[in-house]
Amino acid sequence: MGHPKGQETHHSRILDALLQKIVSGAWPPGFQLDRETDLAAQFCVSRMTMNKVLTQLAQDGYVVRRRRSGTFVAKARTQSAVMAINNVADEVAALGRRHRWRLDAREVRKLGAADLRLLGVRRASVPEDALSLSGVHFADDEPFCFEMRAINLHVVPGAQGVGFDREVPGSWLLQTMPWSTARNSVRAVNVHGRDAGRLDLPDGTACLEILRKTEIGGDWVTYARLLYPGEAFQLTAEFEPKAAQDGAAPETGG
Amino acid sequence: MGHPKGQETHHSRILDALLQKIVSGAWPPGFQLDRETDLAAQFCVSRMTMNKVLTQLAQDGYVVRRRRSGTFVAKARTQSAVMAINNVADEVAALGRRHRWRLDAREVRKLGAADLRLLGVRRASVPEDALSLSGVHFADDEPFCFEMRAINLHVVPGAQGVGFDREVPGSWLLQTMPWSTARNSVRAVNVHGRDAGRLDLPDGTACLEILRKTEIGGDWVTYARLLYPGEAFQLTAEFEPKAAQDGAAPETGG
DNA sequence: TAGTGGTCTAGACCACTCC
DNA sequence: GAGTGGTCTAGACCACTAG
Repeated sequence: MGHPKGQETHHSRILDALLQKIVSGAWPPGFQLDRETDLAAQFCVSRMTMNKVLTQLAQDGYVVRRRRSGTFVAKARTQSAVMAINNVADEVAALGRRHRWRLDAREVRKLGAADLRLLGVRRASVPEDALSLSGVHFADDEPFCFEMRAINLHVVPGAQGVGFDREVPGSWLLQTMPWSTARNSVRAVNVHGRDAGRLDLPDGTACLEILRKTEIGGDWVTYARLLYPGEAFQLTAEFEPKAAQDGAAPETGG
Repeated sequence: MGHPKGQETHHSRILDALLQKIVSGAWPPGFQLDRETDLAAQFCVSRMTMNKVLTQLAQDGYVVRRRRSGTFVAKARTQSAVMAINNVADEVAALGRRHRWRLDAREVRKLGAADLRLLGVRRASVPEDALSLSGVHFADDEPFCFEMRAINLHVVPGAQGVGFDREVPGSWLLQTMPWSTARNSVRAVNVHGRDAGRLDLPDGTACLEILRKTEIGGDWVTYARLLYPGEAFQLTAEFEPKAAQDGAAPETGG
């Protein structure tokens, strides 16, 4: 409920007041708020200002608004986690440790079935010419993450001219392809053989495996497989209450 | 860039137009937009409408706005994942499988040091009277998740009257304590002994361990430890580009 | 100190939907 | 048909900050 900086505006004052009613339970899920014009009068502001507040509450999922019926405290809820993920270099830096990247392999080729399986690709997304990379990220000279990656050279032709022995692939791509979207999946795996050796771990150690597919404009940009020693790394996420977008029946009955 | 429903408003039309310039790279990071009044004139709308659009772009992290200097396409970026997490019962249902909950233990007691360590509690947050629960979630009669949980009876006294042999703790809490916030951390662990047995897994199997602390108004509501067989479960998250909140230096040179 | 964004207003018209 | 939210305007004053 805190507003980071800037002085009190009507907007923030009213937002806090309404939010307090909602999260405290004084206005339970399903509760009908007064109409926009009445609330505006109660708080001595114009309807535009009150509308801005209520619109924001609706966007944040705290209330549901329906023409002709009114504004209701949201009912169906879910937990929504916002997890900031930069890239491995930034993760290491954020831990206050020194990051180093060691490139182990770099070649241009078409992706084979084995590559696709490892990278978690399901449909054969037309195995284009790809730059295939693998290497290890170190934190204070300790293996922190094994990375294998394919970069679509049809989408990012510039990658062919980059050595990636100094440039970290993830950081380079983030700068080169702004506004790309990614889909990640996270699971736990027992590492064996070469994967274990790459991270200097005993056979069978639990690791977090992140499979990441990055897209832009419908084309895949890069597939990445990141392997973190389970004990040394953890994802954290802040969860905030959020109303479900659908199924939020605004019945007053509760 | 699509707007789910509702007809074209000036707002959405302009938002799409500006967003297209940004994500397409026509306006690269650091690019200075025209001033609010000029953009309003160019799009033939009032300054208020244009302000609303630019404010939203700024809130979404696509641009950075500074008084007296202007509006700039954001530079420093990070990937921000929005991960919707309900509770185990919903997760199982979402997979199209039948959920069953088996309560294994239920007792009221103060939390000991061992409990706190297991639940990932660092500071001794005043071990209040707690309802301690543990049990297993099944998906189609297959162990899906082992859960151990402590509920703060000072914050949720009503929990004492609930058996939790039929009620699933997570679902019950979500309904009972709306608008609580949670902090999750995810890591991979090798399960041994009792933990392995609870999930019917061989010793040493990699599992995802989620430690969840739920708070409301500064008090802890519940600590939970959720253990998922690594192979059978994966977290997925959609990532969208987002500008970093700080450090977004609006230099035009960049 | 001048120029930019930040906020607010009073009023208006429109779209949707429950009755 | 009537009442609710959705959107938009023209104008105004204020706050911040780069120059």
